[in-house]
Amino acid sequence: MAIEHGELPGLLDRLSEAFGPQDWWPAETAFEVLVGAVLTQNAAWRNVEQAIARLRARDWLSATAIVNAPADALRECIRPSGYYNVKAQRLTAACETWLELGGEAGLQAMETGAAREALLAVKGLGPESVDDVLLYGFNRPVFVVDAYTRRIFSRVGVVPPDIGYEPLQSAFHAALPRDARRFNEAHALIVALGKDYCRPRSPHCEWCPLQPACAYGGAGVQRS
DNA sequence: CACCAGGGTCACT
DNA sequence: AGTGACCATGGT
Repeated sequence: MAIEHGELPGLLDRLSEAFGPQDWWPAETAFEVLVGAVLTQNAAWRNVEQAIARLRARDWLSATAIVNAPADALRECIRPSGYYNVKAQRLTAACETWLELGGEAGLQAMETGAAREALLAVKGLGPESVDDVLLYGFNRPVFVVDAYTRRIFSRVGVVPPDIGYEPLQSAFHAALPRDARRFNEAHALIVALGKDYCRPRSPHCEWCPLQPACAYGGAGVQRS
């Protein structure tokens, strides 16, 4: 489907005016972005914060600490973030690859495309998790697509609701300057809108900054 | 109570 | 290539 590229910058500008600077990702290091990206898979960030705090309390916020941690203790530690059995395995696998690639310095030295492929090869790291690491951990100009992005922009009407990850990402890459700083802010703003306004059951379309451009609330559909 | 949350894998057609 | 089951906790 043809995507209305021209609308995207203006829509993002409106979110910026409405919500102000977001200053993402809530993490101190690139490695913490990796941990958060795995733990936040289909989980509320609130729960992820608990899990990360528990890892920090044990001094396990490093790749070597996690690969050396007893499996059962690691599972218990990240329990609040949900899916703790699979996420413990995914974290361990990610840390093994992280170390094989030379840690943060090793990844920093890699080309973005090569780093993306290497991280995608890890079982449990899909495109969104990997792009979180690349954009927020390593400041690479890669647009992060998530469920909020798809829901918001399909409601606006610029993309189909079942568009895949890469096609949706390509739409943003084509519509915006390839600037990591801007991509960072844009995705954070999308999350801010998705969390508080553009919800499945309670779309507060009346107060959405994308009105009246959004076809969803703008058409009078699903008013609450 | 059912539904949702900053996904991803696997086993089937 | 597409579809559905599965993973599991905490908040509303």
